[in-house]
Amino acid sequence: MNKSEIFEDDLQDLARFAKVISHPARLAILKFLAETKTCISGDISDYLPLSRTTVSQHLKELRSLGLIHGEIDGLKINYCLCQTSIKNFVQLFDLFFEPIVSNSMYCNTVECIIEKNDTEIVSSEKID
Amino acid sequence: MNKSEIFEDDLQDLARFAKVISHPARLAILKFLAETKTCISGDISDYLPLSRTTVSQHLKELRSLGLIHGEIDGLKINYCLCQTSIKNFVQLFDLFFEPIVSNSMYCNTVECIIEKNDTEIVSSEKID
DNA sequence: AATTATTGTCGTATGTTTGCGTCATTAAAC
DNA sequence: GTTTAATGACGCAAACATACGACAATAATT
Repeated sequence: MNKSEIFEDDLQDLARFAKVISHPARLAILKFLAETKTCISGDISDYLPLSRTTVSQHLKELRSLGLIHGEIDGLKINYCLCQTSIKNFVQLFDLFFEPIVSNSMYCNTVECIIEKNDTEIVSSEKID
Repeated sequence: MNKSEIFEDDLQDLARFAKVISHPARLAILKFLAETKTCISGDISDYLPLSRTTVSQHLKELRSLGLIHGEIDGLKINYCLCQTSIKNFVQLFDLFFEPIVSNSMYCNTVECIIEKNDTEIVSSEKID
């Protein structure tokens, strides 16, 4: 049923990255790791209102993409951001959206014309 | 069961954006719209190997975040990118990742040291 | 008026994600 | 050696995502 594989590799990679960062808890973990530089999983579950088990799973997903990694230090595991990997994915994101946001062409829908002229919305022909 | 609401608004917004772009089909639709400027949903389902129904649903999700919008033109609906909205979300993304990728500090894990020195991986202490 | 074309909605089946409690493993402390 | 602490793996239940066929609504064409 899953047709994800049939799309271009770049789209798949970006989609995978987006999926991993598509949960506020995982974003919060990345942010926390950016501040603390390194910490153990217990620090994260103390900081976030989530159980140890749940945090452990979120860490697993971040690890599976290579966004973070952990080094065993006795009983503890010190986690930290993998800057290289994050930079690569951010670049993938930028490469995808750069041509989209830098495109000065607008289509002819009422909303686009409104945005272009920065005036108020008056149309009732809008979908959603 | 869903604890997403308890996180900061910025994290929730970015997570919502990431979720919408976390499917290769939706990225492909954005890319296609960027190229065609405007098109109808049938053009997209002809272009992508997905049924009309599935494309219609993906369009609905893109619309629900405001990434695209459609204007009714008789029987047809012309879809186009909403540049303003996309730019806002891209900015949210950049604001989140800028402090992370520009951070020159590295933690003490073997991987980080390796990355810093750009040499080969030798450790067996790695997790995943 | 009947037909054709374009689209969204509904229902449904299957698969994935989220969140957590319980358990097993392993290292450290006593 | 026994206990304590930190963690991942397993299993489960509820919710959500994916994909599509069938149907309904509506505008255009004949």
